[in-house]
Amino acid sequence: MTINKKHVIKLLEEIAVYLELKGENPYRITAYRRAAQALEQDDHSLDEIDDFTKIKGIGERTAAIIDDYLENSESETLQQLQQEVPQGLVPLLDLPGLGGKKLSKLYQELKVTDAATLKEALESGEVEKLEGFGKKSAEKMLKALEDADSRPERLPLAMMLPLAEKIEKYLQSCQTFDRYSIAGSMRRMKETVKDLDFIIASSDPAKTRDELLEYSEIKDIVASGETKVSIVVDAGYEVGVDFRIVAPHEFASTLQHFTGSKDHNVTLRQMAKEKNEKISEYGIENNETGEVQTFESEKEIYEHFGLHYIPPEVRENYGELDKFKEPVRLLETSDIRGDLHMHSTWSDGAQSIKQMAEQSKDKGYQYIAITDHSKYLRVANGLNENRLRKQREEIDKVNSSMKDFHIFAGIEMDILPDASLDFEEEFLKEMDFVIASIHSSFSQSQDKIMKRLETALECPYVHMIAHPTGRLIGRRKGYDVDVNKLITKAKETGTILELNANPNRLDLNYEWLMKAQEEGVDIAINTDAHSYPMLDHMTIGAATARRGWLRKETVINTWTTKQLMKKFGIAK
DNA sequence: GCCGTTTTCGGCCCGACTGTTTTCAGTCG
Repeated sequence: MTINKKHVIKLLEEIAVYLELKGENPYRITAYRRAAQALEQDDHSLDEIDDFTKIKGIGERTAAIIDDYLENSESETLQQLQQEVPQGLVPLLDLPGLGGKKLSKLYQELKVTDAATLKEALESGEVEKLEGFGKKSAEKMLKALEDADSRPERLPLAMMLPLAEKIEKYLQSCQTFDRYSIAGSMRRMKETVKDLDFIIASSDPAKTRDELLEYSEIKDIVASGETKVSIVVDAGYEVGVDFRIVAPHEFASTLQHFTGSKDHNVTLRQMAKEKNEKISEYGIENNETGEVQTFESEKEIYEHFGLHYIPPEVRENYGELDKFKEPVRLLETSDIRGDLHMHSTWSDGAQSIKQMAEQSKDKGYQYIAITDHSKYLRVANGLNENRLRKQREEIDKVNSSMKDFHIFAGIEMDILPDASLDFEEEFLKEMDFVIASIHSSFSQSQDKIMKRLETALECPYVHMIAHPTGRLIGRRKGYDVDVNKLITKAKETGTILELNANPNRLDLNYEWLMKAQEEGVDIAINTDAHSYPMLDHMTIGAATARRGWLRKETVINTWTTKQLMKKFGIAK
């Protein structure tokens, strides 16, 4: 196994978890977490770092652990910890109310080593007798243990978006306040979301609380104070929704605080501390005078620290609090000039070519590509050569009927299980824009999958690889792609990689997008729309692009029609 | 464990909540 940076980061985080279980000094534990973070934020790859102690946050001890790991492909420190602490304890840290210290106590005093032994101890009533534990916490843990398998911890963004929209609609109709915002990981557009957070500015919290409690879809009320209303709604799955009610002048600070991420805020608080200040959800306090400053907008909060406005999607403590000292211009939805992957009634889409084109033009686009499925995909009514030639005639017709708008005649061509392509090169020449994608034999070995992708990458008439890993968030892992290799090869062959904006896919994910941009690969953000409402997924794609720090120039569908024609090799 | 124009010791991010307490530790975001 070649050890990469991710492995080292994981090692350090694992060591931290085990130390936590041992009940070690909490600062020693955070030291390992910080070292992992420092490594993550460092721009260099592993082999470019000769001395790890040069990175702030990594000292001699940690550097020695990393060196040992790199040299021997295993870590003596971790192995030792694994011998001292039963591995079955690690997942128990996810139980509510159970942290390192309490779990460590359960292990030492009751010989709890995994979920099964914990359950026994709970049922026999041993746990509630222990100091620091009680009847209530024992009941909670037992319930959590029993529910553990029934529901995933986080739900895919695609499932949560409609719920968030529904609640926002209710908030819009409310009378006791007018300023509110979604916060939390949903606002950061994380690909999975645990619960929904809303911040509400109200001068009459009691009335606002009552109004919130009138929401018709409430299944359970968890808390209903004048600063926090916490409910559970049933959207086919139970979801917690928190509303934080604050005074209007505190709104920006509260929004910033509850948008997070946690790690982003930790770093921001450290920055405040260096200025002898304290930042919280209520504002920024000067430690000497005790005066609390509040802000009109989040922009002003960041400016207070000498930073430019940091978009929510970027607030993950991936180095943004350093990078945004300089202005950083990330991709905006309004930069997008067209959508290069969508389907029509010719294959499995719901609307005609003309309808898709007109909808797209209404969105302000200058071009689209119609990219229906190819003949291999029979279930989707895939097109053969003849039908594609006929389709082009229709595209030509629509093109001549529309002003200031262009439709590229494209195809989403299958890469077949035997690594051949669904069309001969001779035919592909006729197409304006060729997408290659995998829709079959997902469980092949990495070698076979890579061979299929390489065939497509090397074909001079393939412009783009769509949804490169094939994952469906929360449902399907995707096929076994060596993404590093894919990115290198895409750079070599000048092939575009897709960011598929469908919230079920978001493929490539933001981490790979960072890598692809770093390597100089062109990206296209496409909705893969099968009906025109799906064209709206572009905003989700753009948000994901920002999570991957994509700049406008990396994304080719910000280019003009003319520039794209040149890129696609269309003479005109 | 890491760090240092208050540098080799003493601090390390903030506030709220919960349950178990009777003044607070542990957990969480």
